[in-house]
Amino acid sequence: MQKTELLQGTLDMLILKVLQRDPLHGFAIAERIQRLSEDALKVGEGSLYPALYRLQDRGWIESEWGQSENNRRAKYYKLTKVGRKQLEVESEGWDRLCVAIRQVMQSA
Amino acid sequence: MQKTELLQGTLDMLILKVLQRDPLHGFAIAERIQRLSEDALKVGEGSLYPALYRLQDRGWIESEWGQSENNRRAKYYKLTKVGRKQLEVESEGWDRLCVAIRQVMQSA
DNA sequence: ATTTTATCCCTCGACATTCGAGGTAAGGGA
DNA sequence: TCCCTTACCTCGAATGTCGAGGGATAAAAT
Repeated sequence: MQKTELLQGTLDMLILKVLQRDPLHGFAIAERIQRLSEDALKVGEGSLYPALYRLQDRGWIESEWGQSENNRRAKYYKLTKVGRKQLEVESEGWDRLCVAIRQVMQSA
Repeated sequence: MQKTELLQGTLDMLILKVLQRDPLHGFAIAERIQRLSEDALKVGEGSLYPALYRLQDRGWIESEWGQSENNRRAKYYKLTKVGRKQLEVESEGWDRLCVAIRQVMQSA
């Protein structure tokens, strides 16, 4: 019995979104999603890192080793040009899905 | 390479919803979801039937054999009392998730 | 000086769910 | 008779999430 916090598929979109402004390292990505959602969304590391590799494999993000604010080694991710495009695609897909589900859920 | 039409987890909620008014047989459930969403959501039979068993196992729906409008044998499903409660739970969960995701996606 | 805590990375196996492709059966029309 | 449609069901592959692990190092506490 396992409750899925995140709906499958939305994590990729969320990651792309929080990278839209500046590059972030993995840990910070999870923190930011959690903070922006006011703790409604918690991204476990077991979901996060696989997702980051997935996105990188697909060419939507790039990574580079650097130094974190706390002086630790950290891998910084940033959106690629294709990634920006993909963010739009996913965002629109999400909107369409929400509309579709609302149509069903609000059918009298 | 497989595009997930439905987000994982939403199918249960949608099924419960379309059963809210009247009992329906499986085939009709899929049709109604598709129609209400204006073809945005397509429920394949490979997703539908496992979901129906799942919901029945959890005590959210009950089934009974009957006769379809087209004079064929069909299994009619209807919501249980617990199922009605569950529909509320899932509906609220979905709303909360939408809010949370919107907070992230609309962060400037 | 040593221990603890916090940050940051990663991997693994278990699990749930979706999906496409298959298979069965029976009604109704050509 | 043959085929189309309706309606049921099952299977294996693929995907993604999760919790529980493990490792390394910086900073803080003891």
